[in-house]
Amino acid sequence: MSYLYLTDFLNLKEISSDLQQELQTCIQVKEVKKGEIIISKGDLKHKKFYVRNGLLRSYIIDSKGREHIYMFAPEGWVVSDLVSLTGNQPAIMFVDALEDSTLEVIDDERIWKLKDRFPELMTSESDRMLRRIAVLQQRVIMLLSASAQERYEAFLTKYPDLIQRIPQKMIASYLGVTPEALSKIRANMSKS
Amino acid sequence: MSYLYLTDFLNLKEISSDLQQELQTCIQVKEVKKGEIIISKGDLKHKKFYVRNGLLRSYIIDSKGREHIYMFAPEGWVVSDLVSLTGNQPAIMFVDALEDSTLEVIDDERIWKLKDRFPELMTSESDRMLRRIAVLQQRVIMLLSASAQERYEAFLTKYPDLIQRIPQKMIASYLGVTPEALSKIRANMSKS
DNA sequence: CGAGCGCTTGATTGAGTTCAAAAATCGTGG
DNA sequence: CCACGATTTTTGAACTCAATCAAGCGCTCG
Repeated sequence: MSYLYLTDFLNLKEISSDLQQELQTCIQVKEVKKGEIIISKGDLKHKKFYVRNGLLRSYIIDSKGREHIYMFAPEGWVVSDLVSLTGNQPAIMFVDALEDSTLEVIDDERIWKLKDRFPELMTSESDRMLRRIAVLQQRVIMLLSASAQERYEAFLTKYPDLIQRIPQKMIASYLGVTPEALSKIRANMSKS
Repeated sequence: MSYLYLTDFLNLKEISSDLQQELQTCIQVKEVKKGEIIISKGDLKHKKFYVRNGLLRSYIIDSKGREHIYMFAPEGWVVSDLVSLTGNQPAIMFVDALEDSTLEVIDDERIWKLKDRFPELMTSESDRMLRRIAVLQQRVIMLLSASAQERYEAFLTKYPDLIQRIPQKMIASYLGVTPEALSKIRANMSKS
């Protein structure tokens, strides 16, 4: 089958058949059911996942036992506990499926070894990191400067396609407010 | 003079004299006074700065005219409006000096051209991006899950050397609270 | 069909903001 | 080196946004 997925993941226009061959040995397709946990806090040799289709989320559980969603990952996105992973640390986050999903499990160590022969892999990695930084930067700025309603409006604008797929209480969690607060904000918004 | 600074910036153990020669053409030393603005919102061809010594900060001004500090950059750190810069967009942030500082202005385009000949530059870039992601991730988690006091305590632990160098109102701004709130938190903490 | 989950609505509480003013600290010029 | 003005920090009172607590409604999926 075609590895259009992978090419997309790597953000490469062209992909040599040589590289493609190699990459296939680094990828393993995995089907997960809604609700399935893919990475748990404390996991040691956790992986990166490319979402071929479906929807994942990563979240932390704080000291008071409350859940906070760090990011959503719909098709085309990559999820992992990147920081823990590259630091060879146990995961601090959970990742689970909000929908039945098809994933590509990425063997990062193996890809790492290909980087000498295929320098374009480095560029692709840098691109993805930069996009992550852009998202996180925007998130920090929002959390610092915007009210709950403004954050919700920004979310609607940025991810209009996700709102129907994600339960409201999870959007609330992503925005850093309680489900009740978000419900009231919505009620208030539809009035005017 | 020695370019130990640069080596540090690039996070490279060894640096070939060949590479060092090339890099010197990408670097320009700049002295700035406390209070001096180095990047303004809207700037088009803004730069990256390595802080040789001193202290910088980057911040945004929101729609209500309020200042929010995005990061501090003491010696050894690199500051820029990375996202705008790599996207060839006008800066959305300001950067200014909290102390008289010595900077190395980095000509990123020129360094970019060296990447083919010196692949270690890519690795170094990736490392720095990953560290930035780690900081931002921690920041998002803190803003989502921790009270003002908890955020302040975490700041004290993480940057104990910075607290004497940064006015409290700016620490407050970084933490996402008002100066008054931080002052009360401190008063409260010293009681117990 | 019913039990549980998600969303809503309302009442109460509380963390942090806003406004104001006094106290402490800093920087600068004489 | 001191003195004065400006900025920063503190303190207090009133207020506000969002959290918490609680109860009721509507689905869905088992």
